[in-house]
Amino acid sequence: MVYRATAKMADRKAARRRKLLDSATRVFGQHGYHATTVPMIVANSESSTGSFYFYFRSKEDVFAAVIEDLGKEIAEVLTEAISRTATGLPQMVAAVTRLFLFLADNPGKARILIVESSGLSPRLEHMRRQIVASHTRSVEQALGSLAPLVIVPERSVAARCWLGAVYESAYHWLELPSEHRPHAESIARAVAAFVIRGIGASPELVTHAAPLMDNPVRQ
Amino acid sequence: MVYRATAKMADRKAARRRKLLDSATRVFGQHGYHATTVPMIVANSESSTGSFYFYFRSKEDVFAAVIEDLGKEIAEVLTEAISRTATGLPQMVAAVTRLFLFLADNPGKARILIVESSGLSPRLEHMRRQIVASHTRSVEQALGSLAPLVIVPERSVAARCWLGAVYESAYHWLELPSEHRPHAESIARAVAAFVIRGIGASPELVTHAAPLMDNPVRQ
Amino acid sequence: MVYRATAKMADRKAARRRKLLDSATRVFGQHGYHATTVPMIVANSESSTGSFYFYFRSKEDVFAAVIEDLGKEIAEVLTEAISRTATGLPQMVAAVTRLFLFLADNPGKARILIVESSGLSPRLEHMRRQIVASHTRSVEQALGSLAPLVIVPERSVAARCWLGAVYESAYHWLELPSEHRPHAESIARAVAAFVIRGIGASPELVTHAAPLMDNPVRQ
Amino acid sequence: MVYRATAKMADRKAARRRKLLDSATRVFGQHGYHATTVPMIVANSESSTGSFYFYFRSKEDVFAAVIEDLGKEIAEVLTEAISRTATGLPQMVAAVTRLFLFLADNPGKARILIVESSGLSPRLEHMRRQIVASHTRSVEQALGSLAPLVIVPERSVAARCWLGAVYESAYHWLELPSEHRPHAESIARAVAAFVIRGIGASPELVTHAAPLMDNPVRQ
DNA sequence: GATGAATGAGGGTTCATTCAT
DNA sequence: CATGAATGAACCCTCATTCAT
Repeated sequence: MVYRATAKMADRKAARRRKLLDSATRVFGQHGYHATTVPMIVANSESSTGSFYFYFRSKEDVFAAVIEDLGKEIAEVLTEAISRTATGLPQMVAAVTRLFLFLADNPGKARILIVESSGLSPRLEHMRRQIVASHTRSVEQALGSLAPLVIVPERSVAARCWLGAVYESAYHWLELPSEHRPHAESIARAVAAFVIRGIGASPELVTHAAPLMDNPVRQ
Repeated sequence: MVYRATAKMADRKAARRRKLLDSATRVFGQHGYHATTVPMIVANSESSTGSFYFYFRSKEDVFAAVIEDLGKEIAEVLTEAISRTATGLPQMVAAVTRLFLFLADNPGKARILIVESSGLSPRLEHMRRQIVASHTRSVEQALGSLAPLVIVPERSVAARCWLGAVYESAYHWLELPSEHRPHAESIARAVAAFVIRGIGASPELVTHAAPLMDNPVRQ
Repeated sequence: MVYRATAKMADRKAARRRKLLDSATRVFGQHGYHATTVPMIVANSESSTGSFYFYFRSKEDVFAAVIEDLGKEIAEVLTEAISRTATGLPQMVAAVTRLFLFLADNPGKARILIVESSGLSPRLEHMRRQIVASHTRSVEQALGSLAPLVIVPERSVAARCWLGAVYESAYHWLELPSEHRPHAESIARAVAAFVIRGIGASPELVTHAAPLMDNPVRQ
Repeated sequence: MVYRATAKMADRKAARRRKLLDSATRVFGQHGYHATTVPMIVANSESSTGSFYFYFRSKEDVFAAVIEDLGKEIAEVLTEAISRTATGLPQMVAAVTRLFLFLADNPGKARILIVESSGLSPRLEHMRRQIVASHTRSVEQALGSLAPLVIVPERSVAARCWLGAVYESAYHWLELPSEHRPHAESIARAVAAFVIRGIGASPELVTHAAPLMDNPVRQ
């Protein structure tokens, strides 16, 4: 029988890759980069070691793919949140809120983004930087577009502080034992207020225009 | 004749432990927890594997000691910076600035505190949390003492954002290739301005009373 | 095409496990538990450290497997020897003789059974006890079945003495430099005579019915 | 001050050696040769590693000393037991009983003699052989002196069986959880009966002349 | 393409022994 | 002589990666 690459096969390949990638995301998120082994990833994906190395060059390689994936997902989530909201400050608030809630709803992914992808190889370090950098750029642009309503001095530092505040708050929230956690929304609102003030605007101006609770899209 | 432990010997013990601990701090800071091996630590300390395990129960154990040490050091540094400054907002600024500069001056320690001590064993996780928590508490108290001049809503969240902003800014600054780095002081000032605004105060009020450059104590 | 595990592969797995197990038996028998290293076992089996740990959880684990194997082997040997012999005293004699000869012919296995598997972990200790206990039980039953021809008082103690006599005699015989060793058969016969008398019977009654030399099955 | 070796110092030296030796006996008996470390021995003897290596060349060396000591102790115990008893069979019984009871009363020493000193270095193996051999010789001589009352064929084999029966019985008795142990005396009597029959004599002849319970010297 | 057995370099840790004080 | 800190060889085990089937 002559071997012929069919579209069906390509689908199956994609599906298998996907399954491995999802499993990797799950396991990395739960155990961290170093504590997860290739067999662990494989065991959660109805596949085999051999297949794993067919679809990914190495363990580091999957992790890179996981991060890239995560970067895209977050970008989509943020885009979607922003697109529903009026331009300007309300968008900033929507973005903060949505990012916080996304992290709160996806502890594994939060962990991957915030702690696990640091301190690894230069390549992975770079990938993480890319994601964070793209977030930063978005925030910077948004800050720019606020003019002349609000003039943010030191935009890039402000953007960095913006992200740091959200990440640290989210990470801390996730560290709390679940029975002691306040509502994610209330924290998200407080963080948003902090960063809004941080860029020199007033949270009071925002809430009227776009109540924070307008974006409670929980997965 | 009965043997008697001399003070001199105790000193030597302490000195050797110190040497190992410093070496560990150095190597952990440079390579991260997982990439550093016990032989690497030993090689940097004119000692031997056996001695290492005489002074520390395990690799994890040294790391814990390193973190604890670091926690104390930062606490001292902050205390010292605060003690030179007038109460209230100026102290907040001094603390932000000093912490940022400390991290900027000690890349290895920054890395240990910010990224390397996350995602390890529960025990180490706990230790890191302790340090960060103690910083948070200090900030919270400081925020409390600002009343009635400034009333900070959601103090604990604000404190968390405060730290996140500083950590992320410092970590990013360190990630930059050194030839592209702005002056650490200028970033520190900008971060301070952000968090001061974040808690609802005005940076302009501060700088007159206590110019940021009053604390340029670089190691 | 879906992969299917073939019978051939299963065979290969079994064969490799066997090879490792045999090598382990050999090396443990020669050097004892503590003096044998995993690399030693591996070197004698055309395999690798990795494979070793694929088939066995730990060094202790192989040793357990070795003991278990040995237990089965001895049980088979004894069963076989007994099955060729008339019921009653002759079977007792056959058992003693066969066990002694087995130990004399397999110094390594004798050493493992008699001295090496004592004083190790509780788990291994237990395994050894199981084997010895099963031998003891067999002897006890045999002693019971002698009634009313011979009534053995204190059967369990007698069984224990029975085994002790055989083990010690065999171990001592093996300790002798090979040029000074009497024929194994003659010692076996003398030991049999001792234990037959020990249980209150007369060796003379036996030899006529079933001459000891009927079971000279040497490996 | 001129250094002068006084008798008092020699005493102290001897005492310290004794203390180390006793501690070693205790620890070896409890944990076995391989599981005991020099620090463990030292910790139980109010001494130090340095002193240990002053009095003994090596770990193996103490073990040898321990065995030697034990050999002497057992010899004394047996001599004492025999000396209280009438010549002939009663002495045999007394010896069996006393040895069994000694082992039952000193689990650590039993373990050292029976299991721990096998499978070690040739040197230690030899020392153990010496002890067992001396016991064997005693038994052999005793067996010889029974003539013409009892003629024991294969005296050396009989002696070996004699010891094997006692050792195995004692070891098994010690392995039993203490709440399931029969009285040591009753087992000792049964073992004695077995070996007396084993050498071709009748236990009934003995008990009248020298009841077993005449030697209940428990430590 | 899929499978999972096979590989071996490398890591953490122990402990008998030495030696400066 | 006593002390206990210092040494380093050696061992068990893990796991990323390869490759024969």
